[in-house]
Amino acid sequence: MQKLTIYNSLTGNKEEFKPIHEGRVGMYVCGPTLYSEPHMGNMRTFINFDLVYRYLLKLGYQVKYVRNITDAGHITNSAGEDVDSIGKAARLEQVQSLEIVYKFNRKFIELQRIYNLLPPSIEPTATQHIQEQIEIIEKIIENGFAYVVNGSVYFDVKAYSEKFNYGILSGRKVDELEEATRELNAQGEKRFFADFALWKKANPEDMQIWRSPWGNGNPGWHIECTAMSTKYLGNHFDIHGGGMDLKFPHHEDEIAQSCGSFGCNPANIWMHANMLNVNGQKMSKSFGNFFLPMEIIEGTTDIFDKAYSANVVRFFMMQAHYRSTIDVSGDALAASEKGFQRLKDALVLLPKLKVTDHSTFDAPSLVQSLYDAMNDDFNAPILIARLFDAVTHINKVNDGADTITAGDLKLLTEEMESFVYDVLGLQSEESGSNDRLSPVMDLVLELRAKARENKDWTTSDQIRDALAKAGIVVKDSKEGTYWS
RNA sequence: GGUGCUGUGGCCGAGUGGCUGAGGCACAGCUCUGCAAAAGCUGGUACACCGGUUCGAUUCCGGUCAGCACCUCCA
Repeated sequence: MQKLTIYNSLTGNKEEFKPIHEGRVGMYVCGPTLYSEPHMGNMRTFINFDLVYRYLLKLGYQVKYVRNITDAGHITNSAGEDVDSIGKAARLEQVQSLEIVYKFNRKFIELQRIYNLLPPSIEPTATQHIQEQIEIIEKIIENGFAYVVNGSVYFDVKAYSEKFNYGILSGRKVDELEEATRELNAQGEKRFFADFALWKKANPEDMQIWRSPWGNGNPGWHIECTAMSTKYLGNHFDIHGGGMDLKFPHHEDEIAQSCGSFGCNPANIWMHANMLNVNGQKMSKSFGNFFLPMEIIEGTTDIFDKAYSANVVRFFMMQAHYRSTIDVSGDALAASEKGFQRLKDALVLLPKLKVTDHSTFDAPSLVQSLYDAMNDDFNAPILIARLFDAVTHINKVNDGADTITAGDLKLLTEEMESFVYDVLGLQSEESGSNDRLSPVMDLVLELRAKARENKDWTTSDQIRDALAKAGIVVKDSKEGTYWS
């Protein structure tokens, strides 16, 4: 059994992973708010947790992976302004909130397919769990950690911090919270400025409204995750993940709500994926430095001079650790594209290698090094580095500079393919048109081979150049000519 | 202002108290090849700066500078 360690944001340490129930893992990841199309930065987080999910599956765990969909706009911020993002988008387009949600949900599903994300076990939505949210709010009130004001309910941070540690995740101290803030916050109805809304009384212009014991209104932002994680994973589960920017206040408040309602931190391990940067700055909607996942594939963003496939983008992201920020640039993507091609070429070569009765390199320990990389807090960059070590051996065997036994070849083939396709979630990108193109290419290359036999280099180069213009690269080797 | 993170060779990006200074891309030379591509081999002595601890620090500690993130919606 492989020994997996995971960095826990809660403790700041890498810890050996021990699931609560042997062989099974409960994981909750904060999903998107569907008020716009997710941009590439959003996708990075989902791709990273897809990697986590995939590796847990690879290790044989039965994983219940819950990722929510926020389809209710968050109604307030601490400045007391109304910022129902979904409602705002709906008003702009003069449609109903649900239309916005459906539109971007379809988009999100499409993006997951294109970027090869495995579907979670359950994708619950906020609006289908209003009742559960209300019940948890009632429990928090019962326990004395929330109060009702004029149809709204607020979490009482000061009362809570008498019994629990508010700030346990983010390292913030309640006493210092107020002065620590950048700007003056309107306290409004709240007793203490750090209190946050669990339920917010409806405004006349709200497009979505629900009934509650406190009157018509909307749930607060943080409560949906508490309600849905509890419902599907229980009070106490293994892993809770999300983007780094959710650490405070969202995850801190989730912990407070869980402790405030049923008395314990919901998750053993809190994982935070770091941000995607553009020129050293976080990609975000408000900065305007974002591009959409489809734009990069279609080559329609002016940040880069050409298009890159979803696989290349994914490979690029896998070359950085999930806890590090990563900077996108055309140069970096171009480098990844080439490197990924080399990896793919080697994988094509791998099953065709000739075997002998002796291996000149240690394939089993090479394979173990793949596991070692991932066991160390999902270190995909190291995994890829070790895969490239294998690539060199594969090419050497192909050139006759290394040899490999049948047993080693079988092991290496199975594990490399598993790590590249199943764990990293990369695809070989065989284009569907090959069915029709293949016979044509066979013919063309046969004609070129004849020309080469006759040392008719003019014809042979003419064919190669023409194909190159069509985007088809021809490579001659001792074994024959192949194309891609 | 508070809290935290980062600063690695031309670019991207791991990692470590000393051992052959990950890996990818780029570049140069060589081998192979009709040429090219691919592949293999070889090469460039990096770790922001200043102190300290140490036999020895890029890695630990302190400070400086720079950048970033969170403290407001945020993946």
